[in-house]
Amino acid sequence: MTKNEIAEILDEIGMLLELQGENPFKVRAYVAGARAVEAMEGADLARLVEAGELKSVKGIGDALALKIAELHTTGRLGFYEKLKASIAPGLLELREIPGVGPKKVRALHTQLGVNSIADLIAACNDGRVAELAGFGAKTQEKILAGIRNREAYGRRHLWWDAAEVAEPIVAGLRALPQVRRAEAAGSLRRGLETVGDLDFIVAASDVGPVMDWFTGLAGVKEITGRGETKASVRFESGLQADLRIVPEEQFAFALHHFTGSKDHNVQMRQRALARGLSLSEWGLVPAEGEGTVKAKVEAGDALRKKVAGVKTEAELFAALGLAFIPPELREGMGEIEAAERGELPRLVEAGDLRGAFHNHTTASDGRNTLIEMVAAAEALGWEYLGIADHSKSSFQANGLSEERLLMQVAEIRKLNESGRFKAQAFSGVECDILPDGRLDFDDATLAQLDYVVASVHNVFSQSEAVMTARILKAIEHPRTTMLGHLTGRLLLRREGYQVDAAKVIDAAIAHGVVIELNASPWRLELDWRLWKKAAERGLLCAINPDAHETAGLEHVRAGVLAARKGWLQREQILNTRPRADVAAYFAARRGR
DNA sequence: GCCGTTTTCGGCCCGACTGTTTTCAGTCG
Repeated sequence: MTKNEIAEILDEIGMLLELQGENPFKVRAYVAGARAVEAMEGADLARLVEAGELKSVKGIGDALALKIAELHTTGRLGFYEKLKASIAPGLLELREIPGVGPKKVRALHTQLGVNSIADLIAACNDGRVAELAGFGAKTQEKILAGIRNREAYGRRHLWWDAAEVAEPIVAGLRALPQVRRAEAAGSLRRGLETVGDLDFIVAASDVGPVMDWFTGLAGVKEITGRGETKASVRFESGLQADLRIVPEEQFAFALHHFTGSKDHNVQMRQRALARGLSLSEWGLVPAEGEGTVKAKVEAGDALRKKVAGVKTEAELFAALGLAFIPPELREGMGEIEAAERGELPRLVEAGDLRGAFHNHTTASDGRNTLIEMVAAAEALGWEYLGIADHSKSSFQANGLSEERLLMQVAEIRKLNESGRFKAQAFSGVECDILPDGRLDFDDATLAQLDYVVASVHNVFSQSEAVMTARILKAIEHPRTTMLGHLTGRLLLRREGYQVDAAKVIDAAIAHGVVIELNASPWRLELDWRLWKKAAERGLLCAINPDAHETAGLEHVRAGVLAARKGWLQREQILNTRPRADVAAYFAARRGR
């Protein structure tokens, strides 16, 4: 059984135990164990199981080590099967209803015999739910509304779409006279590929007018909450947004708190506690004695001086002995340890890019001409733009025949020689990897090009073994310069095809093939979670917008964020190199 | 269930908001 399958089962055990009313710390131990397993390399997991050393991993103790080993070697776990059989399968999905947690599920199940969403709807309609202790008419109504809207409300949103909503809101907040500082936080600020909801953190002198402005935003369908420091709204699109207003002294703490992933924040608080400090969105204070952080901060005693000294996130990290951790790294995946050792990477920035290689024109399925695309690249300050239109087998995308491709090569050469643009165009192709792993053009044709992006565009249904072999064959082809979108996934719309990413990465490193980080907001793969280790082992990245129109070039912004989440530095990305170096790189590849 | 240069037992991150209450439990992030 693979590590991700094992992690999923541990997560599910956590949920099932929670529904049983188990000790919440035991529940957390299973969930933490799932994260620990996910963080391993598949090969490491096998080695640790074999050597009986699973316990050496933080978060895995005697009980989990036994269970993980059983899952890994037999693919089954008696404990899990018994647990699962003891709980009605419909109960887990009740947890998806907003406002319904494990305790409410338990009450509904034991007192009303609710075993499914259908049962729950019936119980609400009868008014039985409102009569339960701890429930009421409003709760019953909210449950029904939550069930009705669960699809729209539960949906995540592409980072790109969320950013388009969030950016004008941040600008609007900053323009208010009461507002001193305003930032978007949450998964948006961390650059996660999809975003569940928006978080805005504001330092303001007066709360009321800011909340009024926020809840009165165009497109707000519903105000779902409004307290002293927080307001929540839901937009027509289903996207929810939270606004939190704090005194300016607490802004850095609130921004950090609402930016970090849960894991990052837990680790930061544990680190604070180990130093006798208590950290929250309100501040950083000595942990001893009575009272909450908030109370201590408000008491304004000597402790407050410590808080007052922290005005920025950088100072907050410094107070805990850490270098500044960029938001994109705050996932609880080793960034705190690296910051402690002073080993955080200097992450790539959008300004480091000097061009990109995977772009389309009207010659295939793009919406702008070669000249328009190159002009747009130059306007971005780029030195070069690689043109990689589709190959003939992608007839759905108006793929180029040999003849049309060679015409384009001539056209590009002529454009470069004309001196019309300072930016230079490179001749490439996005060449289909055929179902048997051959490329869509013969060697003589491919030899006319500066470079080749090889991608899979059809027969997605192949088994993992067949698909992996297909892609490996393309990587081994001497004309292949880089591999396009690895799994063909479309975020929130379509799973990628099955492929053994580890084998593909190994082969790409061995053959000196670049793997692209496709920056299209719908793709964003090779996934950032795989980049850190792959790049450490020598895999070279290209951040490619896969632009089908001039505006699509801007998508590299999303690609840079994903690269930063993958700990990538400038040196690990081909399109940060100057034009002459890239030309030399292509020439060397062609000369193999 | 995990973990320990204060601990092998007794802790385990912290606070806002809602709806139910009359001081708080549950949920969420």
